[in-house]
Amino acid sequence: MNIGEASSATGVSAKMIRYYESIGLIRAPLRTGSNYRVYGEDEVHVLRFVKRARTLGFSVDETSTLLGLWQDKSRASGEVKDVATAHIAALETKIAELQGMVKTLTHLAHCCGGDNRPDCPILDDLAGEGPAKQGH
Amino acid sequence: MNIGEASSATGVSAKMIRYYESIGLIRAPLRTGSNYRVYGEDEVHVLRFVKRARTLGFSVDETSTLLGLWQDKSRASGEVKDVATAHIAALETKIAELQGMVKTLTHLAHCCGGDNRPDCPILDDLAGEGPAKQGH
DNA sequence: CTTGACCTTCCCACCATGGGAACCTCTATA
DNA sequence: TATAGAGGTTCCCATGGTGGGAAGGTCAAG
Repeated sequence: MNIGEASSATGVSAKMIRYYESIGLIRAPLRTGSNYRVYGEDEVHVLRFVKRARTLGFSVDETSTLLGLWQDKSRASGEVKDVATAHIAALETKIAELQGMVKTLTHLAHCCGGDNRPDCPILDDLAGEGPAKQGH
Repeated sequence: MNIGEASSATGVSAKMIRYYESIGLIRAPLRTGSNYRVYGEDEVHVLRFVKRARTLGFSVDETSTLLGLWQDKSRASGEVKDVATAHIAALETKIAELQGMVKTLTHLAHCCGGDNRPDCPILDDLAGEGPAKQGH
């Protein structure tokens, strides 16, 4: 299987497959006589694992850890749960942060007429002149 | 006012102030005879505006737009509201995405014993072997 | 045999930020 | 007044993932 075929079989671009190989996330595959990378089912399986982990927001580093645990038959599932739990916490922190932004902006947009008058509470707030309380 | 004083007056690092100048987000200030940047109240005001916009998650590009609108006395507040509204929508999309990840991971972590047995539904799911439905 | 699709490596760009080197300038103190 | 140290200047490099593209080799179909 070519890198292009492996790419469409996994949804990981050829560019990224080479990149993952270059940083050591995945192992270098065999090559044909003409230096083409050759992938088999195992490699595709690994790539799908990586794809899924990345889609779930794990960093490449975390993905690497998970991949190691996946391939370690003797791993304790507690280790995996720890990685997942830490990741959930990080996601929730990020979500709370974004929600705070949305809250502030929604409040401001609500106060902003949005018409053609030049008075704008959003800009006033950004400029630190407005009476709007941000509370954080 | 030195760049360092401007930095502590606004919370924008000296490094970033120079960067914002280099990309044209803010204007180049006057210099002393010894080539030090000199900032006044106006510049500090602009930097605070930028800081606040960045804190609210606006990209530098969006910040630039808002800054232009702020400095344009004849702008319509509707334009500002549009930028803010689009930004809120983008934030909410991002939030929904992250919440989807949390949901999936929470479900998996809940199913994962987290003990010392090697069976792990999280890894099974990442590998695409598990019965867990992701539904997105 | 040519054409076009695909592979290879290598470099560059993004966005926003930080680190650090090498060098210059100001201020306070011995 | 000499010197130390704090802070300014420019310039380059790194991050994390990803894409774009050039230059050149390879394969398959017409």
